Amino acid sequence: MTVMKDKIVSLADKLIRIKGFNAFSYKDIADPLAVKNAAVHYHFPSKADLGIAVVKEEMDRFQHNVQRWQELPEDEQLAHLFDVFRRHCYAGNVCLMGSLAPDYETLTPPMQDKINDMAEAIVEWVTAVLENGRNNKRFHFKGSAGDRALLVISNLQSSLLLARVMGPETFDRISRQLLEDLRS
Amino acid sequence: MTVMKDKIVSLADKLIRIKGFNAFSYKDIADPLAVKNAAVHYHFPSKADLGIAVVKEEMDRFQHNVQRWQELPEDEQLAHLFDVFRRHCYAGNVCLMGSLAPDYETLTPPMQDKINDMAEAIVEWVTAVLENGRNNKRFHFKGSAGDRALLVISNLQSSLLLARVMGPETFDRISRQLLEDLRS
DNA sequence: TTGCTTACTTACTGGTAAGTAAGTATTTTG
DNA sequence: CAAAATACTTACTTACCAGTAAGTAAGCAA
Repeated sequence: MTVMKDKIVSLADKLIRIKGFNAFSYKDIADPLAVKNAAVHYHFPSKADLGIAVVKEEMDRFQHNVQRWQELPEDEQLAHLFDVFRRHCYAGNVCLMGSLAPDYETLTPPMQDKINDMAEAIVEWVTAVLENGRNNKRFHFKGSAGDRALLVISNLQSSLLLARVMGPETFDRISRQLLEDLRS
Repeated sequence: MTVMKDKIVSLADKLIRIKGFNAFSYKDIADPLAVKNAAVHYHFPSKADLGIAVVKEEMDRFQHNVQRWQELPEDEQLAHLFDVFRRHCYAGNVCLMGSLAPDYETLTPPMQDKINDMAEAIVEWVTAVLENGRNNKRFHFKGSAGDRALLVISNLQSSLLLARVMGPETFDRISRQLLEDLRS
């Protein structure tokens, strides 16, 4: 990825999180980077191409983090994930999934597929962490690890949404409770 | 509210839940109702006016439901709320808050205020139900009722979002777990 | 040095968005 | 029955959007 291409994807990521996919335009990207909208189209012919690149970058970041954390105890791994979301919260961002899911029906099938992949990857990882953590007695919960993982992800996601409306402390109140539930 | 006005609000509600606020247009409303876009502007001069009316109608519906349920035991009251969301889920809708929160920064201040009011009303009601339910031994949970209410709402909200991406059974898996956690 | 590629710009298109001004038919009211 | 309000339509504006065609400057490659 060239420098410009990377700048475009980063800015698009930010715009999706702040305004939503359908609410930002190529101009919103071109102007701050001091290029013309055609330059953005040169790198990403359609808006869907750009959207897919943003999701791909997010997945790469996630995979990279997961790898860095893999030697840690499961509760710390999960805490790191919470921290990623926490930082987004205090930066005024919502998570990619939280922003793209409401617009899901307006997106092209390739982009929908990419979002599915991302959801699957996160669910898979959280499920494994919870499962292993329960085996190691670091987590305690009823039901299947998969169901519990959905609950955790669901909370991370929408606590960012609620935080936007009700203030960032909302995120802390929800996530504190969620982690405590898993400990006892 | 006249018949046409009501039809417009209902359709706008549906469009917000399916496509998002920034992705639907006055044409999307005018065409199915067989009127011109100017007719929609006659009833709701700006899109923000329409958005506010949609939120207001949702709040009225909520207040009406709450009143109908008020004599029921707290666990049944909560179950009814879950059922409202469940029906939305299987209709392919996300909840209003879940759809509007990602777009929050692009909305006019009066609309943001209205969304705040809605969030507050729901949190207040769920908090009271959980608090009373715990006193009546119908619910068992640690921490404050307010924090637990945020957790419940957060889950209802984003399980609808996740369900859109991962299928409607996702909603059932999350909500079943959430209700079981409150019972024991 | 000629030719090809990269990374753009310039200038435009067709389409759609929200919103408005002026007119009209129908109903309501004094 | 006349005036006024209601509920629109017609016809339009301004603005912006995603996307494209054609051109260009700079670098590298044979």
